[in-house]
Amino acid sequence: MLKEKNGDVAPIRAAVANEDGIDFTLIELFFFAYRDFTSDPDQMLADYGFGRAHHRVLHFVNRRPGLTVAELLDVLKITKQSLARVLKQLIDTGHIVQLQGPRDRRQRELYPTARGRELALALSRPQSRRIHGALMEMKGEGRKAIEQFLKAMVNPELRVQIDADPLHRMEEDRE
Amino acid sequence: MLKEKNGDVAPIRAAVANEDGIDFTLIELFFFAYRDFTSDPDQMLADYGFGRAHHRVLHFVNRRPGLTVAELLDVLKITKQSLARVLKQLIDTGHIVQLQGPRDRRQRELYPTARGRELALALSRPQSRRIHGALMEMKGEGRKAIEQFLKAMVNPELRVQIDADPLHRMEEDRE
DNA sequence: CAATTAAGTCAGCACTATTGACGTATTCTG
DNA sequence: CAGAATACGTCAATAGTGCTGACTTAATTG
Repeated sequence: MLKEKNGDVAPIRAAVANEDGIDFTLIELFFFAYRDFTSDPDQMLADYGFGRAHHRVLHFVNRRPGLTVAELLDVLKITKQSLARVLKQLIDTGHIVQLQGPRDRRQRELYPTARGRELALALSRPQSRRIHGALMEMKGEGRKAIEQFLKAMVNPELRVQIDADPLHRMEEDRE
Repeated sequence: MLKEKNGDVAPIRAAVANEDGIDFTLIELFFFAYRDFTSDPDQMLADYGFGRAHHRVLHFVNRRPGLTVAELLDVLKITKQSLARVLKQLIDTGHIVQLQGPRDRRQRELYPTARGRELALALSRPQSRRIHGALMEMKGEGRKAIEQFLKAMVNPELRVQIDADPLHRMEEDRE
């Protein structure tokens, strides 16, 4: 037995093939694609002293104005403390405003201001351009296929959040 | 003029439509898809005290055994210091070994051990299963379209890294 | 031999995220 | 109506990942 106590540290010189039928190619592409997809807004955000978290908050508040804090936490899947700082900064800089909930006054409904709307659009513009360009490089009816694929990548129990068209979403989707 | 010094903080109550032709639907889906795509390995990694960065290093060392540190930095687009901590942990735990470069002895070629190979496979298994499941939900020849799309999402100047099939990549792709 | 390069390391910092605890206002329930 | 539950905000402490800049060692290159 030539094994060390910490296990066999002999180098494996062969690259992973598609062992066990694992699709390393698409896994890797998904990583690269997302890395570059987020790089454009990340650069802009740096000018504001913001990070990626600010973008996400801004995005969903623009997508679903009137969101409550609890709903936002649910969509982002982060904790209250993680959101707190980011949200406070966006409010302090006049990108988002809070209104007391009309039915339940404990709630704070979140709305973008004109400035917040503009920033959200500016951040999304290069991302949309990148997506549009990628679709152009494909043949014909690509967009539908991509939408289907991405939606199918999301955990089934979370697909209610997806809300491809917010205008068609009813209140009952949430609980 | 009713504007405050910090700008107009009037709430915008309308959800963003596809203003300026921005495809918010796909932007949002890409976010959700990637979030869930990384959630499975993230949970496993927690058992080892590792994070997502460890996974990425492990992935590329398994994909291209013999990578040097400099090449790895170039692929990951992070700094030496960011890599240092993560790489050291993977070496200390016997997942990766370093061999002195045969031509240039300053270089350290990185190889997975059996343990490192196993962990890389284990981490990628749920991701590949998710991708495979998503492709199944689409019609017929979806995989090719998805590969095309994801590749097109990557910055053109970085596509040389992509290396869809490492066995076909020649040394000249790097500099 | 001098300059450059590959790698490792140190110190300090920023951002995002975590858990747990606690306070306050409001609403719901028995 | 009193007490429980809820929505939100905040505090303290911690972790993981990333950054910049500076420095050392060893090896290669000119």
